[in-house]
Amino acid sequence: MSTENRSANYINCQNCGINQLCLPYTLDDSSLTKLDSIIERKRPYQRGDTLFRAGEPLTSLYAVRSGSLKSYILNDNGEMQITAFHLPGDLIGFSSISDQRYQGFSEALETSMICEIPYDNLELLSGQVPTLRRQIMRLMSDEINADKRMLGLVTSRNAEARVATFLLELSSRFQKRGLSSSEYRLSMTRAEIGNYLGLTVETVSRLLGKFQREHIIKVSGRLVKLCDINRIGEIAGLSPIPCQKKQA
Amino acid sequence: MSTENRSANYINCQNCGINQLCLPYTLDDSSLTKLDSIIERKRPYQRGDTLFRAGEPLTSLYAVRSGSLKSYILNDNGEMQITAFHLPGDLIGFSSISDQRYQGFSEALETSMICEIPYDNLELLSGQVPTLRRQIMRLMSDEINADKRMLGLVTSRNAEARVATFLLELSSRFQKRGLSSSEYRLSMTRAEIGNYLGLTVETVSRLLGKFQREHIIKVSGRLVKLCDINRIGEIAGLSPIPCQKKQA
DNA sequence: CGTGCAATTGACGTGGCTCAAGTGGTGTGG
DNA sequence: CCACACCACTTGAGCCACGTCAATTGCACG
Repeated sequence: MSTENRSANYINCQNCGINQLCLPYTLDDSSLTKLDSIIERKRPYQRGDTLFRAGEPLTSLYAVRSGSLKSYILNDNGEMQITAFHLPGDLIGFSSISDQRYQGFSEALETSMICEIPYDNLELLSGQVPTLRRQIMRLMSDEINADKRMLGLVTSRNAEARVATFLLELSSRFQKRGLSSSEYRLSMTRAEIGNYLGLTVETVSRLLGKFQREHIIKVSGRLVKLCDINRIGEIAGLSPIPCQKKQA
Repeated sequence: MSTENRSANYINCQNCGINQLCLPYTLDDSSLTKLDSIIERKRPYQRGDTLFRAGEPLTSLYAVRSGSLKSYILNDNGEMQITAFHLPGDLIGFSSISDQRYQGFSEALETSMICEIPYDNLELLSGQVPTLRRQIMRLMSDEINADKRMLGLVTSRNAEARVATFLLELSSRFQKRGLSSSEYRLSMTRAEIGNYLGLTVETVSRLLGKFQREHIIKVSGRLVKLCDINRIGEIAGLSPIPCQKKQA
């Protein structure tokens, strides 16, 4: 079978719709072929399937091709703390590079296609391909940034602002992936949203209800429609309740 | 002047007491010399001096040689959100690699010696020295981890647990640097601790007072002595108030 | 010795958690 | 096709940890 056929019929990086959000970004053809050759793709993960569990030796990083996942850690009390929701193009596992063991868990929220990137091979290849090395650093840097922003959100904004920010962030992430930024389906439960934002299910539910009553959004189960994005931005930004003023 | 004299009389990586916490870790002599040669060391930074400000183009990463700093971002309301306190050996600036601009501010909390590592040179060198590249990735991975743990702390633990965890974390970081883990000086104000932990000054002050009244610690201004580390661990871990039970 | 910021302490208010009851939607087995 | 079980989600009532506001003390520096 010719390579043309391969790229037409098989799942690979070359024909992946979100490759510019992922590792392949900035890679030339020959480097991309090399990267693609080390990536393994297995059958889809189903809701509840885990990519890895805390403590297991780091074998691979994972890239989301389709679907969505949550990553979480367990604290000393054994409670789950969700640290991220992953969408197509996201890379998973950077936090485990340091001590070569997975630091937490990663679990599919729905049926998902996952690209598995054996870490040793990636590490080797990144020594040969500077653009790949730089892209890995960029993605790690992005994750650090996202975590810091998240930290700012939960330490200094009230519940309304957190939920509004969450809706906006999903909106912008869907937009980057060529999907609607004003109407989307949540693959996570209210409880998972609350856990992620440091709120209870009840609070999340009440606020979505409130936003709906104020005609800012429309919710129907897992489906969300953002009707007044500007208003959501205001709520996310300048919190309406004079907001705890930490020093300027 | 011989190289022996150089290493005896000048500040460099070879004679740096905390080089195994920093970039040099695992580097052989010749690589270490190369790294050292690109590093610039200027006069000490004084309390309040900033290494960089948000928006400026990324020129260097910074390593703390002595002293301490805070990094912070400003949210949409212009409020400061402290994202990290830095001690000797820490590297600063990873979050800025992604878009080649500093994402926040970094400011000395006291007189501090800082090693400046021009980013372009570091990037080049990391292409030639695999051990350096791997150490950079390890340090970035560590930072991601620290941020996730911090996220777990502020989203799901009460004020007591946060302050206790903060005291313990400082303790372990001082220990790694060969300093006392049971008695140390805070270089940050109560307000800065509160900002970092998502609490008000008053709450931090009250809890330090409470811990002291319970003979768990002894505070005298910026000086802290941990008297009952086990107890602090209990408070940091299993929170005494049944603690918001997110799902297990 | 005065100026100014850091820290403490008290009184009070409230946002969001807890507990509890009810609704809705979905899959399974009879 | 219905009955039932099981979740996810919603909604209400009450309470408390922590934020807000305000006054005071302590300490460093010129």
